[in-house]
Amino acid sequence: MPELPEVETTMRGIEPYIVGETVNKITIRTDKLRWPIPTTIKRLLKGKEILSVERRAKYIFINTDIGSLIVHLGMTGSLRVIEGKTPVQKHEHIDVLFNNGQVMRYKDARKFGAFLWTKDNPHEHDLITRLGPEPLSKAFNAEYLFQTCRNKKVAIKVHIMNQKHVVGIGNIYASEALFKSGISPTKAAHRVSKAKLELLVKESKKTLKAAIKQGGTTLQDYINPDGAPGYFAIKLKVYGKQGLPCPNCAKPIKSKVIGQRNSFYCSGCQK
DNA sequence: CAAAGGTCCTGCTCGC
DNA sequence: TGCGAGCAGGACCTTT
Repeated sequence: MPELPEVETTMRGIEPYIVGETVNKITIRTDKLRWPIPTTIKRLLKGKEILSVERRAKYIFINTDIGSLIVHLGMTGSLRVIEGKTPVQKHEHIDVLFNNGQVMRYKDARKFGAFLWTKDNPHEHDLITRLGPEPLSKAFNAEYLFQTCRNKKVAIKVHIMNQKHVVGIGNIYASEALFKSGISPTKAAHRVSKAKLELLVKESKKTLKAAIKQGGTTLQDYINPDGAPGYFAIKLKVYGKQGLPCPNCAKPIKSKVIGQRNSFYCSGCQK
């Protein structure tokens, strides 16, 4: 479900409620998400204080002085802080109860997410070390992207969704950023000009930033049972708009499966 | 029945 | 032929 802006908002949403709090009890109601949930955290984390919260790609790190929880929301996950007595609903798999009576609750219908533990620096975890640069960092720039595209025949959309090259650009924002840059999603990565890649970098950052900014507005409701951020009401130009007129040229928006993901584009504006 | 916003893993193909 | 890299497809799971 969530793309990077939703993960960033989730991180910012839970941070003020859990940093400085002490874990009272952890309840786990399912064996596994993408991977088994380590039951050792029940014992390890009891009485431990949350020191900080970080985001890397779409992973959230919840740090203590003995290690870190590594949380991924998959496609349908959410993480929110609510009153500990709030009744548990379907698909709410994990509760981290704090001494102040509030609980951080993890929900994930499709169980594509992850809830892991590492006693080491989470940035050095196997899942993390191979990730490409953050899309909003300076490391993600035209020159860098151009280098990663060299000799790559895969579709540019598949390329930018590959976390090895850059993290956090999901299916929706990939379609949107390519539209705004005038690049056909099916074009082979090595055939996209450097100038176009520069535009793509710029538009990707712009789109993500705008979404994060919007996400901030949901924070005030965060502690409410229904306050978990859903998919932001960003004005999408092409995603999910097949058949509707292109906002630029009025030609109907097309949809096509590229790399097993549905993709949306305008054949008039994107070359 | 297909598809849904993610991403790891397996196994194939290609080029050296 | 053997090997690694790169890539496509399958897999995970539930809801609509």
